[in-house]
Amino acid sequence: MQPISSLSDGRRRFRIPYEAELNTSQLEAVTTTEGPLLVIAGAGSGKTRTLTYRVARLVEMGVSPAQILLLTFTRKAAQQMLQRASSLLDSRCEKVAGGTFHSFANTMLRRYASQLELDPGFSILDRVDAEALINLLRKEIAARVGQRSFPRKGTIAAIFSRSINKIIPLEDVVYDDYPHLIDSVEALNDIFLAYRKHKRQHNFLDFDDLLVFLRQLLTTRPDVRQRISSAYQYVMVDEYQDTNKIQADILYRLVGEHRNIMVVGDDSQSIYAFRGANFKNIMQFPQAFPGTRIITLEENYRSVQPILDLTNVMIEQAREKYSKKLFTRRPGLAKPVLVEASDENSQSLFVVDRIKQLQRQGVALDQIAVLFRASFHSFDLEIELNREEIPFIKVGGFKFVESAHIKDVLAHLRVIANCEDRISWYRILLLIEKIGPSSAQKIYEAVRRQACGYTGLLTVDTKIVRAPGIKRLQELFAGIDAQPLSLAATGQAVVKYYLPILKDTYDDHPKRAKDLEQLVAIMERYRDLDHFLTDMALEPPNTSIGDTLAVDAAGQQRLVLSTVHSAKGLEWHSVFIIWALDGRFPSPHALYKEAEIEEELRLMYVAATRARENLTFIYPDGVYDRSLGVLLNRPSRFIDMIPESILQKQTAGYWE
DNA sequence: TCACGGAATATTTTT
DNA sequence: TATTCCGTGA
Repeated sequence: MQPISSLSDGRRRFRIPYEAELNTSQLEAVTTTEGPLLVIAGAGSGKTRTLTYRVARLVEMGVSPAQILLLTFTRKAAQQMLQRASSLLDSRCEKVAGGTFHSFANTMLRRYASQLELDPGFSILDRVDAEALINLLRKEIAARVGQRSFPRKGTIAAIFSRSINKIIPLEDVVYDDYPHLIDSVEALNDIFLAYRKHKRQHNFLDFDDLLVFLRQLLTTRPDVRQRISSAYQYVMVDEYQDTNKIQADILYRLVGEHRNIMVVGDDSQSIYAFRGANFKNIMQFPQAFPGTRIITLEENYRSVQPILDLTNVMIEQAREKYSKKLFTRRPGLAKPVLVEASDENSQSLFVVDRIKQLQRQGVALDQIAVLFRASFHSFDLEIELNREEIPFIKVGGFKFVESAHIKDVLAHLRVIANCEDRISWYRILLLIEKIGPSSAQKIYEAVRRQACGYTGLLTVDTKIVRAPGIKRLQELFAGIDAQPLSLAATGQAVVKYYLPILKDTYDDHPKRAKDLEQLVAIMERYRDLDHFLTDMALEPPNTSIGDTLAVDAAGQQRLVLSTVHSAKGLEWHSVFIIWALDGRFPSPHALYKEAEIEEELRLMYVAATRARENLTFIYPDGVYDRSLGVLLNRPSRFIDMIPESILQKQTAGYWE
């Protein structure tokens, strides 16, 4: 490559003063641009900074931005890094290819679809869609096999996904993780085959397929692989500890031509094993790429010493990890605190009270976060925050695009985009009175026979079923077909059609109607339908304000409530970790499996390392867990035995 | 064939 | 505590 010669010229001048703005290790990572590079980056050690500067450095060296690929965990993370790189250097950095593995796969597959005999107009199935399809096939096959009881659709989908992502046979997944379903292995295999076939026939790809097909493309088509590989001369991967085996495979093939690959991660922060991620990827990287240079970032710039003292002790409990010891030069006064509350509500009141106190001390509301293991853990707190009129935004957990009313509207748009989308046809037809599964099937088949896209519905003889309601749907489609509408106008038309159904179906329809307005607002930003639908599947909005979809978090300063998973990579001045109760965090599901307990520990570690100045754990004492049949009354085992010299204990009371 | 109501059941985290 | 499943009656 041409840049190499200019790089070896030590006198080359750069606009950005890298030496002054980065520490030794960071600088080494930024300036090592050729060959395989593994960066083990402890929490708060400037991982994002390093990646950002490295992008700028490559661009400054004269590498074309389009030849740089930055794979991150969310698209937002990629965008932010590229924006920062742009403000360091110039707008060229915005042209760097960035996104998630899934979005990258989506782009490549649409471009090279023909090589895999795939229709480039494929629809992406999200989890709900995939489960709906599995349910359809489940019923057919369960009837044939004649089994009485059968796992639920969600369980089946989870088994399939696990088998794919970990690249292990389906029966092994059942033996290891679902031993009570051993009798159903054969039927599950049948459903799996039927599922795969159906996806093929109807132009569906689920999340896992995106990765699987991309790997297949790179494996079976050496010419394509070479083209893609040479198109992206420099590849960087963030959060490498949370990639799975397929992703590692993809990467291996992707950079085969030049081996200019940098991965960044922290094995101690691997928290996506449930999704097939394997933190061993990061351990095995040097074997996959002989000659790998390894750089460790150990200086923490985020947290004050007392917080680091705690998190270092905490992660000591992990059995398997790269050894590293984080240090900081930021002294601090306040020790992290563990608070015992008498019950859930007193936990909420304590947190609210403390937040008001912090505000009085001048801490901005958006510099405070409340973190929790599971989304529902914050319900009671949300009520109290509303009562006190403290504005907050909630991140993670409940997903709007998976809620029924949003799904309903999207389904109408999806049949317009891909008329083979049987799942969406069924969904919209079943909304109409007097139409059940069998009528839906008849209509769907009739539409398909017309072979003219969604407008096939207009010419179908709807007398095949007795359902007058179908006429309204025909009118809707006729109207959309008649004139070229903007995407948002199309969405508006669908919403107008759907509102009466919404009112009949849900008591809380006003709130849901607001969500639909927000959905239309999102559509305004898009020009084409396919692009919009793809984004809704791959990067659905996951923030909410007061139970409704929040499009722009801009404006008012807000407290952040977040699941720990969604807090990855972020930081705040003050952090509260609620429900730090043994049996809630770690989650009750993880209690009997050592590997899962380890993951819960890492999750707690991720949560605690988000804090810059203040860290507070709080738990309600004496909560009865029905499924376990025990009274939960100990703090999380991950912090229970930490001495008072590191973690200060106190009890919550109104007088606080 | 559809709609509805009572019973069973699994229950987190997300691309 | 929802959600999903399944049987019954129209």
